[in-house]
Amino acid sequence: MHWRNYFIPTTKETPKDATAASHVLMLRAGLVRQLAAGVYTYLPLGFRCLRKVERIVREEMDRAGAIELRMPCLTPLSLWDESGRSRTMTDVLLRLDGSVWDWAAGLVLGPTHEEIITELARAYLKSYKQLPINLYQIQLKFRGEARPKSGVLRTREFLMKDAYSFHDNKPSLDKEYDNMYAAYCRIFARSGLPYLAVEADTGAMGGDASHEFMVLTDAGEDRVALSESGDYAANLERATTAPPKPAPAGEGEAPAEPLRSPTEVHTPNAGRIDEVCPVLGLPPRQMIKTLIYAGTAGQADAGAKGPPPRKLRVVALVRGDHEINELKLNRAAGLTLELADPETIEALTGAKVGFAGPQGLIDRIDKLIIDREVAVLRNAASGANKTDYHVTGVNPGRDFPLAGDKVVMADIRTVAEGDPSPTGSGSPLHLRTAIEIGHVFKLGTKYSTALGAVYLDQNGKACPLIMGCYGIGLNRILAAAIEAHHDDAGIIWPMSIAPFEVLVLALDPRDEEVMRVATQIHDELAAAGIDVLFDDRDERAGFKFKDADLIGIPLRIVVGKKSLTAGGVEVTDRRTPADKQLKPVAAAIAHVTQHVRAELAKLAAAK
RNA sequence: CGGGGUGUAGCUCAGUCUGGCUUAGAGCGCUUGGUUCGGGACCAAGAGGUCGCAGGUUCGAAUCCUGUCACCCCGACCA
Repeated sequence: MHWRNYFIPTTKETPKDATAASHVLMLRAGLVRQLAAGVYTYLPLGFRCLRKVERIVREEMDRAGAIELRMPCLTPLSLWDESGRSRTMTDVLLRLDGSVWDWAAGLVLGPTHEEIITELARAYLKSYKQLPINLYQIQLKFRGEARPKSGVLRTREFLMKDAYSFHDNKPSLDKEYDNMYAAYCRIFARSGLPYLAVEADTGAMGGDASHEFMVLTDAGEDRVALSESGDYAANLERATTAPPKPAPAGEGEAPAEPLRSPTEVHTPNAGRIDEVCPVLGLPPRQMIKTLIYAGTAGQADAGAKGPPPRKLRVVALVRGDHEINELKLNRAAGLTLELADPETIEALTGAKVGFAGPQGLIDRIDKLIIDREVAVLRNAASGANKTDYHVTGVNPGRDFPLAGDKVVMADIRTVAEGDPSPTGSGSPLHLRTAIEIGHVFKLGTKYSTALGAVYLDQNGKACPLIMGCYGIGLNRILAAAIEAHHDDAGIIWPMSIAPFEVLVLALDPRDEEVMRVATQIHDELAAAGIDVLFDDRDERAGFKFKDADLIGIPLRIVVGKKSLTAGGVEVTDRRTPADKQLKPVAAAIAHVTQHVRAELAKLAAAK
């Protein structure tokens, strides 16, 4: 490809709207152009990268035995009604409003395709003999993102590979899950990403295992907890820590502090932990944070028609130095909870917000959910259920129940930096920011049940299909690769997803000999199947070098009068710009050809 | 959806507070000619803007007022 005839609109200036490194570089290198919030054109260079990623994904999915198909972007709203997600995903579903054509009101742009594939399965997958099967597509998705950000990392329109597997038994799903997990490792390794698989939350759909594939970068929007020894990695939404040691009961090494009696302390206007601790002279870890939640009974997704909803009051307890994790709380409660409003709290506790405590509440609430680290506290402090008063000498089990119908003991807090790994190693956890690039998920029968997708087993019995789903964000692979591989001058592409593998740079394009040699190198490399870009523009050297660094093509061959006089051409690796190797033309061609193939093979062999 | 911010040339921005010295500017980029030519050159001459949009105030509005739209950042949200 001759640059002169190509289209690479690079810029020297940094666009003001871009903050993430990948965003800045994608704009500057002429990979993408923003058309609207969260909507991007992929310019030729960016499109080439995207196609390379797409090819890797397709090859590895095919190799893993998945079968490609293509579902529509326009999907009937009725299917989302069937699954119940037209109600639960209202913010995400882009609905056509039907103001021009009434039929359009019945359509939504697909944000994901569980419903669509399940409809397909319902129609065709009738027998256990057809199972298992894994169907996938690479297709545009549309989501009503409230706030697109960080360039291509979070958009309203994006390219996704989504695969769905169908099974007639759990072990079969487990096997395919592992198969997909391995395929994802190959895909990300081949793409040159420093990825990480972490345990993920299974969300509102419950279900079994789920892993997310992450790339660590401050531009990401997920938090992950990683143990120092590497034996544990989980999304912060789900991460847990080693359980607390049981309360010292007087035996053992340190004699237990004697249990004190509850004592009210006047703590005017000190409703927050950081306000009340100095007054009580206690550290936050001796405090019990009492949070009042409201939930609705009988609610369920998937359009279940349960008994009429009833408001439930749920009290959650965590230690004063801990943050509650509402996902964990919801799971422990078996409900979707929301923090109660001040009126509800005051009515329940008889005190203003900030002075709630667990004592004496059990008969007036529907559920008490106690973090396991609260249960082992001794002589703790909490609100007194009396405005401007706290209580010290609060003891779990004595002053509020640790067991009973309404009591749930669970891990409901967010892990913190330095907490011990739950694996037993005790290795400290570190919290990091990351971007999610892939997700594998055991769905179970949620959608097959909701949509009535059943097969007949060997006994002729109708059973819901057991499903798994597996997604990869292709645009995010590009952005994550740039986040992981760049320097001050520009992008440093991994060979496998670089728009071109080799850049031939003719420094004196008006010199016949330079052009003859450079053209020859370009042509021979192209003939050898190398993706080669030839910078034949009549520009000054510095200008072209800056562009070359910016667009980040891994290998560069510089042809100039100077190099020819010195006996050849210069070969450099984008990663090590200082290391220039002067080689005769034929040797340079052989060298980069071999280097490209070796690099691709290395990436393909990585895990 | 809450809070904050920004809309002036393809890009980065000045001018807005204090309305009139601007016939709307600068740098980058673009066009033409010339000089340069191994790390984003220089000289000269050009092209390019209904100052986001709609009302209003005023003799006069990029500038003041009202409304509206778009975009960005923080938060909420994100199976």
